Amino acid sequence: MNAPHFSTKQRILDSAESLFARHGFAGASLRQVTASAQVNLAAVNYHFGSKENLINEVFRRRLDSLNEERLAALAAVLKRPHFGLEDILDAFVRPALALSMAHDGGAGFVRVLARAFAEHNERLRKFLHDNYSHVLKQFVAAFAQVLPHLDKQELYWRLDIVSGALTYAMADFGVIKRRPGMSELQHRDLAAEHLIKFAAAGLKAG
Amino acid sequence: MNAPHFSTKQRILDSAESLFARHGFAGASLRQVTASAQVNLAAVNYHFGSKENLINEVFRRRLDSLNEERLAALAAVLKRPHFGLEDILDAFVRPALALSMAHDGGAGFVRVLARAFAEHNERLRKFLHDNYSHVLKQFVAAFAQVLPHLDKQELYWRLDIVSGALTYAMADFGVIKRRPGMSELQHRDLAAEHLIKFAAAGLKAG
DNA sequence: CTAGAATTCAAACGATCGTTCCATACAGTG
DNA sequence: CACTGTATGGAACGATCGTTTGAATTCTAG
Repeated sequence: MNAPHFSTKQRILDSAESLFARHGFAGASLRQVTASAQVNLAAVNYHFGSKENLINEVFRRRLDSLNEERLAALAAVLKRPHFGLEDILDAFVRPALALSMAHDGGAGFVRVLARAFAEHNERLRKFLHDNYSHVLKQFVAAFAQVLPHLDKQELYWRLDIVSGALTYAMADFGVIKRRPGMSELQHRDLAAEHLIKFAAAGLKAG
Repeated sequence: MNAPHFSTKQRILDSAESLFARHGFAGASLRQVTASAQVNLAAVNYHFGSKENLINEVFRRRLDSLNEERLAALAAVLKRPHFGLEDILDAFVRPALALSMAHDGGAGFVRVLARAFAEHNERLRKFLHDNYSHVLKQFVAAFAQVLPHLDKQELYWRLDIVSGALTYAMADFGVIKRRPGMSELQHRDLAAEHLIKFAAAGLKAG
């Protein structure tokens, strides 16, 4: 399934990501992963030490760049003389949706990410917290800047709902299918547009 | 863990629901379930036939009444001379949040429900579609009634986001913790209030 | 070319999985 | 009392799980 001219590590990560997205972390076995990656079963424990660590590395590979892109987009917004709620939401939403439509297989990762939210695995949550918390904190500060009428508790409530809606939309949970004449890129752009408009209205609501 | 004065079937369902919520469908074994329920391992296959069917029955027990409550609430709203978007949203949201704070262990079920959305298991999706589609259809018709300016495609987009946010909020994915002086009931009521206000604003947005 | 490190390989480990089998216990019925 | 159907019990089935081992192979530096 995967071209053999990539390294063993990469092929394992690609196959693991895809299979975790489809069958979950417990549901996808290392034998399925290594068979899909066309590598030996023992290669996982050789290169990653354990299945648990393989899961972490699947996240790290994508989250590092996603975090960078989000923070870069946010920094660009904050540098403008004038910016609004929609701009901050865009900085948060668009990199994630861009990842979900990446041509390198990143589409599967967003479903892995959605599973991570559903899983209440402590070690996984700690790992995600270590990678995400500083990003979230910066966005909360930015949102507070353009929503001064919301007290902090209220803002956290609403941002929580936004995050949920975003995760849901990213993972393409719903029944909405791409319309025949529309490219994947247009489809995702439309999704971002709807999501931002929706979330902005919800956040601004009196 | 479970009182022995309930039937074997009920104790299995209770334990399965709780363990599926914590560890997922693949992650919770029948040995864990039967140990927690204090019944023999073979009892699952005797009463339910298979693990897959046990999963279905865990859903059926809760979804049947949830669907009834939602449709009843919607019917009550539609009978009024005047009703708005928030009333329909309330009919959709409140029964689900009420389930999530039920004293009979229904709190765990909403997390099971959230997992079902994350799982792309075909048989499970078919089962949920069979139980849910007629409810969703009625709500879509009601929403279209108070949102005549939205074409059908746009409405489906937004309702999809609402469902995602609701599922997310119900499963208590987020970091928001109940404030010390607040009862569980007040906490959920506040959640419903925020969610409805948020969703209504997003749905009404131009 | 060769020594040594790095990687891949087939095979097996013990543990656990869902499921099945059959004996047993206990009702209600004749 | 014996008979019948329902329910529960312990034990084992074959399959699959994550992991480990040690030899074979490939790569790399001197």
